[in-house]
Amino acid sequence: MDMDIHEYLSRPASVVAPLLLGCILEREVNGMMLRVRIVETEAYEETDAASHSYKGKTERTNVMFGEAGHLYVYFTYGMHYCCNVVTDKEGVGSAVLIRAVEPLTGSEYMQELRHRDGVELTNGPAKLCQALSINKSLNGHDLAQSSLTLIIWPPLPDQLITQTTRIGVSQAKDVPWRFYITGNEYVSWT
DNA sequence: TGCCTGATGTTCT
DNA sequence: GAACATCAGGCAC
Repeated sequence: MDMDIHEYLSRPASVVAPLLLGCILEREVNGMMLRVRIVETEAYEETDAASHSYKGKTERTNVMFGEAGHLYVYFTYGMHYCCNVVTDKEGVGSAVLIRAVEPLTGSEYMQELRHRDGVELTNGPAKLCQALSINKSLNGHDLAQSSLTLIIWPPLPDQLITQTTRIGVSQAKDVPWRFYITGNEYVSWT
């Protein structure tokens, strides 16, 4: 679709998170084109105790407070990267974690990057970063630009979306800001 | 199938 | 010095 993703995504993360389900990510790496479909997301907002932005802007979370439509990549547990789509207006620390995607094209190359097969390719936030070769060098990347591009797709009907509490958080455990495509085999856990 | 745990380093208190 | 938006392998059942 031809639209300005920055404006489209300039809304609270909890609004954008379900809208990103079904959208496409195109990643170009080493001359290979990889395409995936987003099937699971989580929203993190500034007023949310589970969010990295909750305690204000720091060197790490700077990107979360920037323009919507850029990528926020963080390193965690000593060995994993996770990636988020920055949302909301500039100055507001808000982002949507991409928790799982479904491979569309280039899955052979993802297998090489992951040393895994099938749903294990991309059914988790750190797994999909490995499968798409996403690391800290892409922190702050504009998702309207090449090498990693977000293509907006029309919103899915509510019937196809399941909403639950988030995975792996110790704060704000009761906040229901995890969204996934019901029944999709690449969703990380149910 | 499901629980438990080690790996490993950055960020923040 | 502790916590951490995780993953994979091992072992019990």
